Amino acid sequence: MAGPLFDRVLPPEPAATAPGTDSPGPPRDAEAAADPLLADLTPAQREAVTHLDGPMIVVAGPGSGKTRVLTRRVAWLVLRAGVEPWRILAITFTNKAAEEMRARIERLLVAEGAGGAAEGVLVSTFHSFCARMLRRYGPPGRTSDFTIYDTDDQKACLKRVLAELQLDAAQWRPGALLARISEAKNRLLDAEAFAEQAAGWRDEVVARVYRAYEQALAQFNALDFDDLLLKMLALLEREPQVREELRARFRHVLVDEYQDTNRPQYLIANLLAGADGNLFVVGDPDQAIYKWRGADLRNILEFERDHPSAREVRLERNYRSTRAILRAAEGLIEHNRERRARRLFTDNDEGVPLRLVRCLSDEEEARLVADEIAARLEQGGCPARELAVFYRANALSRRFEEELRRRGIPHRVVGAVPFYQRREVKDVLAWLRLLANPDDQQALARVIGLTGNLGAGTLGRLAERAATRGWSVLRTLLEDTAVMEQLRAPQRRALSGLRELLAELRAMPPAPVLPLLQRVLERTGYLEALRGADDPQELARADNVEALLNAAAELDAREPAGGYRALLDQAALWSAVEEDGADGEAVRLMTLHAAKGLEFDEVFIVGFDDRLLPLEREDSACDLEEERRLLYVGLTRARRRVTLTSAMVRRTWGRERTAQPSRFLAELPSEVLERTGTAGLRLAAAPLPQPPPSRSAPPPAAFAARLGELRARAAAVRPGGSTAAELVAGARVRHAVFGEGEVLEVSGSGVGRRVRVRFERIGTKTLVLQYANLERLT
DNA sequence: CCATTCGATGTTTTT
DNA sequence: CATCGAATGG
Repeated sequence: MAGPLFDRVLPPEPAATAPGTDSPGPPRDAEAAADPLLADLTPAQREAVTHLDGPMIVVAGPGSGKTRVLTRRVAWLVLRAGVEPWRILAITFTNKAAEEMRARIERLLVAEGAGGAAEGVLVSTFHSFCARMLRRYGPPGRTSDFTIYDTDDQKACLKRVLAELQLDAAQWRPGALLARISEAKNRLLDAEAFAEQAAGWRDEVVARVYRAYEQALAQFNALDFDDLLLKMLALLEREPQVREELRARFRHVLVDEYQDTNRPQYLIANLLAGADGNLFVVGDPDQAIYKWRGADLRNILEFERDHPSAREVRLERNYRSTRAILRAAEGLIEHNRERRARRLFTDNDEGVPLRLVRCLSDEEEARLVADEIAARLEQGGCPARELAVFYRANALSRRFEEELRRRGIPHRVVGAVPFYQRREVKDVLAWLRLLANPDDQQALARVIGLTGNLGAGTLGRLAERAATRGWSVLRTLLEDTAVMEQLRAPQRRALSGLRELLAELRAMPPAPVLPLLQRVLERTGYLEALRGADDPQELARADNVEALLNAAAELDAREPAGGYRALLDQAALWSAVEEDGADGEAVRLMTLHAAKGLEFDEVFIVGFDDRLLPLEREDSACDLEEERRLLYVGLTRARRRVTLTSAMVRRTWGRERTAQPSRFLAELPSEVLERTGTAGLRLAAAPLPQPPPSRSAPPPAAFAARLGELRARAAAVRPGGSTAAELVAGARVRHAVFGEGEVLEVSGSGVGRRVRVRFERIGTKTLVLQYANLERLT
C-alpha cells in the first residue's frame, strides 16, 4: 500500500554527480544509513546536517527539505556531535517559523530521550534575539527597561515630533518619513550621517525630523525595530567583552532565510560567529522578496567571498510539487537576470496543468474560487487547511472572505491585523508599559486617553511638568502636586483614581503577569464596557482581551519569572499570532509574502492582473524581478494544483478599472498551462492529481499516519462548513438567519448530528448540523 | 472634556 | 469604500 509512495522517498538512482549537490544516490556509508537522524536524507542533505567546523551555505530550492535539514542539524549537533544545546543559536525570519522549528527540534530530541535539551537551544528571530541580549546587557544610550516601539508607536511618536517642529503632517506624511528613516537605518546611517549626505531641500527636512525622532526615542527610553538591530550591532562592536562572551557561548549560529537578511542582520550574524566560526546559513536567492525592506541579496550571493573557507551545499531536488508546477515556476524564474543558474528536479508525477481563469469581474472571481473550494471540500480527499488563496495585497482578501463565509466554509485570514497591534490589546497593555518604562510617554498618552475625564489637556500639563522638573512622566503623574492644583475637580478625581491604580500595580510583584492584567481590567471596567456593548465589533474586541488574558496565563506557565516585561516583549515583537493548532481546520487566505515557507495541496493565486501582480505604483518604479520572485514563491507553495485567476474588470476603491492578465503569464511555459474562460472552472473536469506526490518525504510511519489523518479530516468537513469536531457546548456561533448564539449541546453523529443553540434574538433552537451553516465565532 | 459628524485621504509587502 | 482624522457642538 505504502510501497509506491515510499519508493519515491529513496529512489534507487545512480549517483554519478558531484558532491555538494543533492542528486539522489546511495548512502555514503552504512553507519549513516543506520542513524535515524540521517537515514532518510540525500547525500547533500546529510552533508549539510553533519557539517562540523567552519562556515557553510546551503542554497535550498523550494520544497527541497530545508527546514528538515536545519532541524536535523540541530538535533545532530546535540545528540551526535556532543554540542551543548545552549551553544546553539538558530535564527528564523518570523516568530511563527521559530516556534515551528523549536517544536520540530524538540520532537527529534524527545525521540531519543533528550527532550530536556530542547529547552537549551535558542531559536529566535533576529529581533527577539537582539531584544533579549539588549535587556541583558543594556543598549547603548538606553536603560534595560527600554520599550520596543511598533509601527503604531513610531507613527504616534513621529506625529508629536512633527508638531514640535511645526511641520504639517499632511504634507510630511509620517508613514513616508518613517520609511525614509528606516531605510537610512538599514544603511547604517545615523541622523548625523544622513544629514551629511542629504541632497536637496526635502532631504534636509527629513534629516531634521530624523534627528528629532531619535531624540524623542531616547527621551522615552524607547527603541524601534530597526534600533534593536543597530543597538545590538553597536554593542558587539563597541564592547569587546560582550562580543567575546557571546561568541564563546554561541558556537553554532544557524540562519534561515538568509536571502532576506539586511545589512545589520548580516553584520550581527557575522560578528557573532567570527570570521571562520560556525556560521551556517540557509537560503534561496530566487525567493528573496524583502528587498523593499532593506534585504540585501549580496549577503547570500557573496557568502563565499566573505567566507573563503566556506563550504557550499545545494539542495535542488524538490519533494513537494508536481512536475507541471515545477516547470511553470522554473520557466518563470528563468526570466530573472540577477540570478545564479539552477535547475530543480523531482521524481514526482507530472500532475495536471496550471489553470488560468479569466473572470469577468472581481466579484465573479471570488465567487468562482469559493465555489471551487466548496466543491473540493465536498469531494473529499483534501482537507480545508490544505487549500490556500494568495493575493498580492491585503486589500484583496475581503471579497474572498465574504464568499467563503456565505458558504459556511471555515477560513482564516493569516496575519491581517496582528493580534498584539489591535487597539484593545494595546490599550490594556499600556498600563503595564507605563510600569515597565516610566518614561514612555506614548503609554501615558494611551492611559490618559482611556481614563474618563482626562484627555489632551491633562496630558500636556503632565508632560510639561515632567520636562521642567526632569522627572519621568510616571513619577510626575504619581507625585507631582503642582499639576493637581492646576486641575478642576472632575479631572482631579480622575487623576487620583489613576494614581491609585498605578500605585497598586507597582506594589504587586512583576510576575506572574495575569493578576496585574486582571487588576487593570477590574479597576478600569474596560472589559465590562466592551462586553456590555451591542456592537458585534466591540464584542469581538472583548474576546481579544480575553485572548490576551489567555496569552498571559500561558506565558506565566511557560516562563514563571518573565512577568509583565516578558509579555510586553512578546507583544511588541510577535505581530502574527498564528496558532496553527487544533482549530486550524480552515482554508488559509494570505498575501504572497505571508506564504513564504508554507505548503499546500492546492493554491489559488488571485488578482493575477497586470497592474496588480507586478504591482504598479504611481511614484516608484516597481522591481520586476522581485515581483517575479514573489510569484515564484507563490507557485512553489503548491503540491498538487495551482489556479491563477484574473479579472477583466476590477473594482478597486470605489472605481472600476479594466485589467489585463499579468504579463508573467507569457513567461509560464504554455504546455503546463490551461487557459479557460469562466465557464471552464469546473471541478468535475479538474480533479486533483491522484495519487498525491509525497509530502517532503516523511518517514514511512509518519507518512501513513499523515494520510490517515488527512482522510479523517476530509471526512469531518461537511458541505455546510463547520467541522464537527469544532463545535462544543459553550461555543459561540452565527447563523445566517437566526443571528448569534451559544451552543448548549451537541448530540447524535454523522448526518444526524444535531446542535442545540440559544440565539440571542430568537431563543433556543435545535438544528441539524449538516444543514445549519453555522459559523463559529472566536 | 467628550461624542458625533463630516470631510478628506489613501492601499504593498513586515520584524 | 472605509478608515482615519479634524472640526464642531454638547
